[in-house]
Amino acid sequence: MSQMTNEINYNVHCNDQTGSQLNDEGNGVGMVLKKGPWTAAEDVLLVNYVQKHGEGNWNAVQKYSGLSRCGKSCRLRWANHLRPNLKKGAFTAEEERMIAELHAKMGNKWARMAAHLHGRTDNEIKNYWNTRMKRRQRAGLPLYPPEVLLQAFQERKHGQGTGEISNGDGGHHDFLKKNNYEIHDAIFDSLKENQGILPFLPDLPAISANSFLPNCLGSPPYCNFLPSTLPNHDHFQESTMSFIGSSELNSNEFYPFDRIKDNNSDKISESFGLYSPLDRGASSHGSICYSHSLSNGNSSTSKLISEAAKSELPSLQIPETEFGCWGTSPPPPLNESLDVFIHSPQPPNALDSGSSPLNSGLLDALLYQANTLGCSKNNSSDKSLNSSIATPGDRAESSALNMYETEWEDYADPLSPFGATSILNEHPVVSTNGNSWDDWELFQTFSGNNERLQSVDQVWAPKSGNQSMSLLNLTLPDVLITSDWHELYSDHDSMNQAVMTEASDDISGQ
DNA sequence: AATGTCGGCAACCGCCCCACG
DNA sequence: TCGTGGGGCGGTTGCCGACAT
Repeated sequence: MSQMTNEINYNVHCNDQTGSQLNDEGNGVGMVLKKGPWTAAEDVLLVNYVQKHGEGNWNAVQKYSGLSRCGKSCRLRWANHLRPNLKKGAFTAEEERMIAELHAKMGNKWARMAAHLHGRTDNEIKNYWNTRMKRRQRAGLPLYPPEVLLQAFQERKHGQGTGEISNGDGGHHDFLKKNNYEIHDAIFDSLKENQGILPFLPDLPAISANSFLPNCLGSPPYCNFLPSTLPNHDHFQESTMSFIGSSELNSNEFYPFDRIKDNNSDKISESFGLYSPLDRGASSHGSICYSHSLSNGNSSTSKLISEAAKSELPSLQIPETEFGCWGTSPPPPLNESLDVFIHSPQPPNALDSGSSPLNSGLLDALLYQANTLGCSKNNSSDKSLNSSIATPGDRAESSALNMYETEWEDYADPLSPFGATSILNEHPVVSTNGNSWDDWELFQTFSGNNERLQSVDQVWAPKSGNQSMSLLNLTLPDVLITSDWHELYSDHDSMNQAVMTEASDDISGQ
């Protein structure tokens, strides 16, 4: 920045309490304190002061160093720019990953996050996160890197592999413990508290997503759609949402938030801090994280959800739900995005079942949706769904991490060939299906096996035009709906259906 | 070349907590 | 117990450069 050359002097009083205190203590009442960018000379004065007197007692800086800065300003300048061992420059991939994990864990606790990132300041992390968040919001991408999600899977699987069944108390907290991170308990506590309020909050989960994802995503059909390398977990999320939603859209029996706006709706929305008109648009854009962020325009996870009028709900902090057929009620449309999942109260019959995937978050939504499809195909699909863990999924998980690290950001990068922004900008769409170009791009890019998909497509061709169109609306990127892409890739829906069906088959087969 | 827009970042602001007298 | 000082923290603002038009 050009602070060294910029000699702006605001010449205003430091109007916080420290400044006023300083005025009394230091150079006298009415001392005019400088604001604005620091000059090199000021830096030298501050450094000299700290070298002589050490850190702390910042209000004395003015007194002993001659700086016309309030103590707080001096402290910030020292902490953020002058103190030794500060690491400057761009964040490394590892740092970015840590930030994401830490943010998933603790929300906007920048200082605490900085404690985990040696040489980085809270301000730096905060700025990074905010800009990154905005960038990803624009791109319609989730805030959290896929490896964080993947880590969740692995943690959950590990727990399950040892006979542990995720439950409401522990299941959601486990996945970051590998790094000594822990999902903010308050998030889940709040959700629990809201169980009596929110009709769609289930008894906390009895089955881990882990039991499903490795199977489904590792299965051959998913190796196509979500290849074993899973090069982009953003896509993983969004694509998941896409093909999940595809299975049910044709039913026209989903339950958008504003359609089931019962007495609890307001409370629900308030609870999640999502009561914003923006959410509709955000939801329509197809990313839960994106939507969450948009809900307040400036995300904050530092608050409890229950009080989070300003809060962002990290995607990872969405509770897992019970995994099962969940009655016979038509599921809500996943294409409404996870925001709707969070927003939407249950349809009445779903409420009767006592649990719902609506609040389950992405993974559980996937679980639910796939299983629902499985139920539709096979009414006896109440088999145990967590009885085994498929090794293909393991492969997918292990191999994915390496690739995500770089490709995730590349994909998120609007300038990237995989970036969504440029495409979306080029093809402004009015979509209500919550899908993005990313889904299709991912599919096209990483499936790498169109032949196989084609064969699957042949097997699971849409049964009706309506279904086909519905599926298309859900599964194709928005751009396809409003452009010639539609024709070009109009069979994508059937592929998705095939994938989804295979997923349910896998589940049922377990 | 001029202008507008956007992103990144430093700095500020206001609130809060804690220690101490 | 209360007031005050010191400091920390999260949110916000505003500047500047890069880029697009």
